[in-house]
Amino acid sequence: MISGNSAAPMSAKRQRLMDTAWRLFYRDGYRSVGIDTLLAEADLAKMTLYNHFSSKEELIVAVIRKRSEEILAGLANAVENAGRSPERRLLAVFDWLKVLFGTKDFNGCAFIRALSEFPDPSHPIHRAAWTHKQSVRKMLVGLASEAGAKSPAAVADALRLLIDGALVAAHATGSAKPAGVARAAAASVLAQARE
Amino acid sequence: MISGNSAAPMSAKRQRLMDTAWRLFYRDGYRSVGIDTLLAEADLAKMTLYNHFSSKEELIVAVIRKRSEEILAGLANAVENAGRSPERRLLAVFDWLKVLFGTKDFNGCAFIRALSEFPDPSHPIHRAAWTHKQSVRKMLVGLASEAGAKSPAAVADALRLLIDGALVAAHATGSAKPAGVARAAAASVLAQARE
DNA sequence: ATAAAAATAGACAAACCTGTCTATTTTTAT
DNA sequence: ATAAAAATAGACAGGTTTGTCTATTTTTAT
Repeated sequence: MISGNSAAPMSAKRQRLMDTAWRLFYRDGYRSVGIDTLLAEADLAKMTLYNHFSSKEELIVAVIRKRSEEILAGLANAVENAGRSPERRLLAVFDWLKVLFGTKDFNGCAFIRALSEFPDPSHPIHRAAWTHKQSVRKMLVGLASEAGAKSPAAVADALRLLIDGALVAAHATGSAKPAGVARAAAASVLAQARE
Repeated sequence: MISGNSAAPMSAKRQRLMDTAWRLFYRDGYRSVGIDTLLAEADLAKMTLYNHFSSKEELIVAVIRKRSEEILAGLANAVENAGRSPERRLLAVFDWLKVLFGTKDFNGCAFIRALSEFPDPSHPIHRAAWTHKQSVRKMLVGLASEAGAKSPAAVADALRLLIDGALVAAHATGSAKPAGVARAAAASVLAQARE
């Protein structure tokens, strides 16, 4: 029984396969990690992979979609816990970023890295990664709207640039500082967008 | 005669090798392009590559450094032609970005893509790409300083986030719009940094 | 307990990868 | 014109890659 949809419960083996795939792909890169390495690490047989996914590419897409759900849930949770002030709720995104950057296994943005490793925009993996960025944008539009921005879409676009830029900078520097930089710039952008 | 330094004149073969390498790496990815493909496309023999570079990795580093010089020169030129107003000179960076995004071969930021494909910060290719980003930052600090920012370094950091974010967004959307978004946000950031 | 489904090890194919080596030819400099 | 340097084709080694196939065993559901 190959359950494709993310809502369905996952078998233990499938779970372990995806967890290991995520860990290795995120650490070393999607192309860099071969399925033999992956399966040895997960202690699974090759056919277990190919019974659940028709190709490595499909596995990568599944891993990206799963990670996207986790990120969006974490983000929504951070906003929720930020209180009622719309500005604070919006800026909570950047506080959440700072925590992410401080994680010991932080290794850049899995989605930007997927866009980079599969630069062709029509590639399924590229598209899956971009879909995530679009979901984040949707959330940002909502937050900007609540915060009273004149053009929530424009603010959301600007915030996304700051977020992606911070992700790149934090990856290359290994520092959490870019989160603070982005937060301050976001506050500037928001201030200007309200007057 | 293996001339390593970038100032030395390049032989025609070496030139063609690096040009082809740049074109294919940028189009399809560093890992994705094999040296056999590359040499066939450049119509060069294998030993020509290995007489000039000790490995594919070294070739990639050379290509990245060369591209960095081109980008920095283009950027400096754009700033130069922007007139004498410090604010205009700073924002010229974003106008230059818009032109870059409109290029028909634009395929994202070669440096961000290198950081992504070689995520280990100690990897020579990762470092070469990051060095470029640091050079851009240096230029931004100068521009922010001229523009009267209270903390030029902080402004430069913020601008770099906008630039890198715009590069990612332009790659994934195939649109030049992110340049305008970044430009507007940069103006906001600069305005706040002067009062 | 029994039948169906899932997972196993391991061989295998066919292609690809980087880098080395050799023997020959072409180019460059004097 | 001659000697030195550079580039050539092509074979080669030793890995790696994704994906298929088979025959056996384990797990799950009824």
